[in-house]
Formats: sequence, structure tokens, C-alpha cells
Amino acid sequence: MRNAEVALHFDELADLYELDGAVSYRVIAYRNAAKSIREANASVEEMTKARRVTELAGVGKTIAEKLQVLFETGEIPAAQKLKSKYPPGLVEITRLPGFGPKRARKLFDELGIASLDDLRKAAEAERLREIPGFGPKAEESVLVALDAGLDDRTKPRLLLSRARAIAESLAGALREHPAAERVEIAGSARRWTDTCKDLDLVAASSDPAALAEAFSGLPLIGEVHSSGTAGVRAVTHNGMSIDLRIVGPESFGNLLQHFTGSNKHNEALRTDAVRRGFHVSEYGVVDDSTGTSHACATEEEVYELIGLRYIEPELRENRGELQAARDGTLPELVRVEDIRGELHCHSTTSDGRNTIEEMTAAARELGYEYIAITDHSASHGFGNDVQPDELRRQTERIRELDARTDGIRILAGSEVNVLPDGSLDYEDDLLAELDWVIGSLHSSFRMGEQEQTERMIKAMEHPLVDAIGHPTGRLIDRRRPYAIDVEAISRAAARTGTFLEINGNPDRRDLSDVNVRIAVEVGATIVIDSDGHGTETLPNVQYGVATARRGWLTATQVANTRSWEELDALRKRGAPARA
DNA sequence: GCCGTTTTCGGCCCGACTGTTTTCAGTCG
Repeated sequence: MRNAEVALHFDELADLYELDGAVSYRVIAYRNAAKSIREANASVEEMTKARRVTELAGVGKTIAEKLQVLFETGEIPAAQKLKSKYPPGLVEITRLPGFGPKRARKLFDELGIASLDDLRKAAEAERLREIPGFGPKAEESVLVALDAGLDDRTKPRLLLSRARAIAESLAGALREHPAAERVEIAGSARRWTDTCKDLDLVAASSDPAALAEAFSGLPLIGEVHSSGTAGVRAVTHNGMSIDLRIVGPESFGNLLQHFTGSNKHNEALRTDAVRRGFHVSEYGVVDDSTGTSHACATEEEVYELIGLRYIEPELRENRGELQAARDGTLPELVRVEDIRGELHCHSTTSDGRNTIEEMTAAARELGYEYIAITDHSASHGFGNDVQPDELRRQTERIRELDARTDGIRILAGSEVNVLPDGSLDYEDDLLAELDWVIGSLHSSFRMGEQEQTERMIKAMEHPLVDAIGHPTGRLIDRRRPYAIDVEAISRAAARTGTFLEINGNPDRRDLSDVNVRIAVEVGATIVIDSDGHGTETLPNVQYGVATARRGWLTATQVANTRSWEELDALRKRGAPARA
């Protein structure tokens, strides 16, 4: 059973215990365990069998036993028992805004409401007001939420690229206002997560009311829900929730730290701070020994006050960063400026929108030292295939162009399809003429895990495959990764000297942050590419770098932070003979 | 239910808002 599926069992168990009125810390314990399991960098099933699963943070004796039973029987008995007690519709009710487990439980106990449908009928019949603690407003909000399909799961999350574009535009407009002293994007957009549920902006101002009013009037803002001197809650015309918070400049650091999150990071940070005698909130850091509250103008001061090194936003997921900040072992994260060459992009020869000349000029503009043109290969569909003769002609053209182009090296490459049996769809003698070969899967996504893993490993064993493109094939929120053993392919990558890609296309970001951490832990080396299909998408490498940073990567672990000569020497075909 | 350079028992983050209340529980971020 995969870690993600195991985690779902424990999230469900937490929901059920919550409905059952269990002590909240128990519920939190199951949720923490679920998170830990989801992000574990080894198979939790294997760890359980090896009796090592309690090494995971948040997994103790009881949860280890439940894991054991889950793997033996496919079920957790406690969950089975609770499921017979509470109908599945109750959990759905807890997802409605304003409804949590306590209120859902009350509805069930008092009126026998067991589903969203029951709830709608009771609200329409004005029966909710019979229950203490519920009134006409509750009935109204139920109907509004149900009509709008407003529960959390149906509300779409926005892809980071789109979310950041909106956030940057709003932040930019705010910065122009005379009352704005500092404006920053906070929340998940600042942590560069794959998607964002909503946007958080924070501002420092000596005239909050004026700034709040100006924000409410921005053209992007569709509807203002509440507005005051503390901030504004609003929704854009396309339905994105925006939270702007405003404080005085003296505590801007506290606010930014608080609203950057993640919740898990802040919880852990505060727990840690309490042990050291500090209470941290968005307004300041209270020192218990003196009773004084320190306002911090910068985030650095917040972390320093409680004895921690500064933690980059991308690391704030409670994945070990607090311990590392205490020990002084935080990694020095790779930066966009460290990337020296593009190794995966397309031209009009396959499905790109720009010529090789245009792509090259754009890459030089970005400060790159080299660019590999990697159009699709012979078996690629949609009329975008490149037959062997055409690739030969293109390679000759690239050699010519490279000879008369200054300031950047142009490499002849290909993104070659890995066929279902693990072979490639060009002959070896053709591949040998190229400078750079990426192997990618573009077909037969539904193979079983073992077969798919073997297919990819076979491709990596090919002496001319330099890197694997978008290794898990996921499309964020649209297509699940194909069944593949990430740890096994990472080991194979390390063994064969094949690089694994972080594809920077904001729809892909593949490998993911969690997977890339697994990959480098077993010794694989990464390349970060844009997979640009036009000059304007070459900067997408920033999303790849963000994923790398979220996976704790340093520049050394990324091959294309090196010069082409150094990279060439590092790869399996080796440099000595070719230098 | 988990966890331990103050603890193997007794803790476990913080503040605001909302709707329902005469002082607050539940929810949210």
C-alpha cells in the first residue's frame, strides 16, 4: 500500500474520532501521523514490517499497531467501528464553512441529520433553529454554501503560477499607495507550494484605514467581505479569496512570519518557543521571564529571538527545518541565479512556438551559458514527431548556428520517448550524434508499478540517456503520477549516473518537493529545466527551483548549476574522452 | 495519542470573529 493511501486511512480516522468527541490532542495526533506518513521518504509498509515505523515523527506504539493491522487486513478496526456509528455524510457536513465536528454531531444527535441532503431539507424547513446554538443565520448560511458548492473540496485550488500572478499584481498596486511602507506576499504563495487555496498579503502602514480602503477599490477585487484597520477580506472576480493584513512597521516581521505559515510550521515553532520561555504571535514575541513583548520589524529578528537561524519560507512545512535551524544545519538552498543552462526546451521543429534562434536569444537574455534544444522524437503524436532525417538536419543546423553565435553554447538534443519495453525510439547511432538526451515517458501510463519502474530503469541503463524528464508524469490536480517506485528509480539514477529532472512547468513540477528529497537522499543528481515551449516559458525554471528549494536542495546537488564542461564531466558518458 | 537538555506524567500554539449569547463555544486561519 502506498504512503499516500495509508495517510488517507489515518486522516479518515482523525475525522471519525473528532465526530466521536475524542480529546482534541488525540485527533491532532492522528493528523500529524497522517502527514508524517504522507511525506515519509521510504515505504511505510516496509518500515512497519521492519518494526522501524516509530522512527517517523508522530508515530508511536498505538499507531504502529494500527499500521500493522491495516497492512494485514486492509482496514483499521477502530475506523470500522466508528464508521458503523456515524454515516459518511456527517464528515461532509464538517467541511461546510462554519460547520465543524461539534456542530455536525449536534445536527446528527438532535435532528438525525446524516447527509448534506438532510441538512438542506432541515434548513429549508427552518428546523435548525430548534437546536440551541443554531439560529436563522445558520439556516441561511447552509443554503448559501450548498447552492454555491462552497465546501472545501469542491472549491478549486489555483495553480501557483496563476496565484502568484494575481498576488504580484495586487502587491504591486498596493506598493504604489503612499500609505504603504512595506507590502509582501505571504501564505502558501510565498512558500511556493504547488497550488494555493487563497492568497495572503501583508502590509506595514502608518495609515491602515487608507490602505485598506485603497485595496478594496482595486479593479481586481470583486467583492469585499469585511474591511477595517486590521485588514481586508475580499474575493477577486474569478473567485480567489484574498486576505490582506495591515500592521505598523514595528511589527511587520511578526505579521509576515505568522501569515507565511505553514500552520504546521507555526504550531511547531510556538511549541518550541514556549519551552524556551517565549510566546509567539503575529503581534510580537513575549518573553516570559520579563513579561515584555518584543515587536520585530523583520522576520530574521523573530527567529533570532527564539534561538533559531532564519528559515527560508520554502522550508516552513515542519519537515525537520526547526531542528536544523537549532542545530545550524539548514541547507544553503539553490537559487534561480545559480542555474547556468537550460537543458529541456522545444522549438517549432516539434511542438514549440519559437525557432531555435529565438529560443537561444531568449536563453542568452536570461544569462544562460548553454541551451539544449530537445524536441520530441519519432513516435511522438499530435503531428509533433521528429523523424530521424529531420533530427539529423536539425543537428547540422544547430552546429552551424552555434559556430556563429556568441555568448551562449547551443547543444543539439532530443526528448526521446521511452517505449513500453524501456527501449528508445531513435537508433543509437543517431543518439550518439547528439550532445544531450532526455528520456521521457509519453505513453502507456497505466502500467503496473513494477513494470513501469523496470521500464524506466532500463532507459536509465542506456549509455546515451543523460536525464529522465518529468519522472512521475503527474499533472498537478489533473493527473496522478503513474505508478512508479521513486526510491528505486532514484537508486538506479545514482547507480547509472543518469540525472533526474525537476520539470519547471508549473503544471508539472515533477519531481515533486517530497520526491526530490527522496531522490537526493539516495544519491541521485538533479537537473532543473523549464520544458519551455516558447521564449516566454523559459523563466518557468523558477518553479523548478522553488520545488528544489522545498526539497532542501543545494546548488551542488543540481547538475546545471555547473558550466557545460563541468556538467559533461559529471555525466555517465564522461568527459575525459570528449573534452 | 505522542513525547521528553526542566517531564515516563502532564503537558500539548495563538488570536479574531461569528452567531448566538447575557459571558461564550465553536470555527477559522
